[in-house]
Amino acid sequence: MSDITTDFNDKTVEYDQLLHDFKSLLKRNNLKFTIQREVILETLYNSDEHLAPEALHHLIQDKYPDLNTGIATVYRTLALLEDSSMVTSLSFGAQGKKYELGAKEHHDHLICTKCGSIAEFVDEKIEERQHKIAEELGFEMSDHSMQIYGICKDCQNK
Amino acid sequence: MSDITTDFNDKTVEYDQLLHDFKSLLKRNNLKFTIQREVILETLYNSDEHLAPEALHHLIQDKYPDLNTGIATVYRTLALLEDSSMVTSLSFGAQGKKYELGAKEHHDHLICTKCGSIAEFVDEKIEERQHKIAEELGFEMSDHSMQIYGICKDCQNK
DNA sequence: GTCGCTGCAAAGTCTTTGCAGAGAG
DNA sequence: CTCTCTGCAAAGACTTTGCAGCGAC
Repeated sequence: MSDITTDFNDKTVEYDQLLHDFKSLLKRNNLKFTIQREVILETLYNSDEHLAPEALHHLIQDKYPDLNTGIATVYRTLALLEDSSMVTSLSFGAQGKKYELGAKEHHDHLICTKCGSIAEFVDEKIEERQHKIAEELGFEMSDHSMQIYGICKDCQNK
Repeated sequence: MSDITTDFNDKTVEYDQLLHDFKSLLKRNNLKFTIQREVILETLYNSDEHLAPEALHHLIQDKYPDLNTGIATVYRTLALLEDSSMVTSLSFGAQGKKYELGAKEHHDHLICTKCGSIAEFVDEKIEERQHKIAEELGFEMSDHSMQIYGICKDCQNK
């Protein structure tokens, strides 16, 4: 058996907890809790994909057409969430970034260069090693990310 | 002593070799060898930095003002070089990508979130592990990249 | 009520593309 | 000579910003 653990779509934090954290964050910074902000958080939570701002906006428009949420608000909220480390962004190949909730367990990425899909994995040995490297080089590490590029199983079979 | 090897500014390929490879590449694809393309390759080779297209363009304008190289040509040549895997690009945080010659020895990156500087390192254990992970998950790996984000030594001392 | 938030549209970045003349092979 | 390249400027893609009215607290 492999010691590589995969955590596809693992939800390690309950939504209520997440929402509570978000509200605290807002309160601490004298910001207001709005329905748009909640919907953005919820949509990120319910998505198992890494979302581009535009894709996130579309999901929200589809589900809550009456809110008529503007793309600018999506960008503004993502920036807010990223600044507060509640979401992390991934940018590669194409233009733009994709976002995911940081509350899910940390993981690295396998990116298919053919279909653009992103799978996730965790490897403890690599995690340990990264910390050791930063330490030895006198670098104060705050975060890290790793991507493996290639062709995913599905695309290999096509 | 640490087994982590750093390879700052290591040039593992001579320029003549690189130029030769570039010419072959062009010939194979019925493309033409132009002074602009040479200057772009040379400037990338002589730079120890990861260059954004605009920065590369400025370097070229400064060194060869008479060529009046257009930014569009820089973008076109970088795309060509990246497609042929002669350069790799790195995109993170801010907008845009930074490029470096792929001919240098493979390495991963330590990115300072304060000053934007990029340092490099190689760790064999991580390299091995990456191959193993891709293999076990049925992923046909073509490339990978790893970034550690944090505050570099210089910025810590400020 | 106050002050931050929102949608809209306009403005900014960064990158790509169309075109006519220049230049490599 | 032919066919690709190039610089320019215009167009595109993505993101940010200014503003006037709206809404959370």
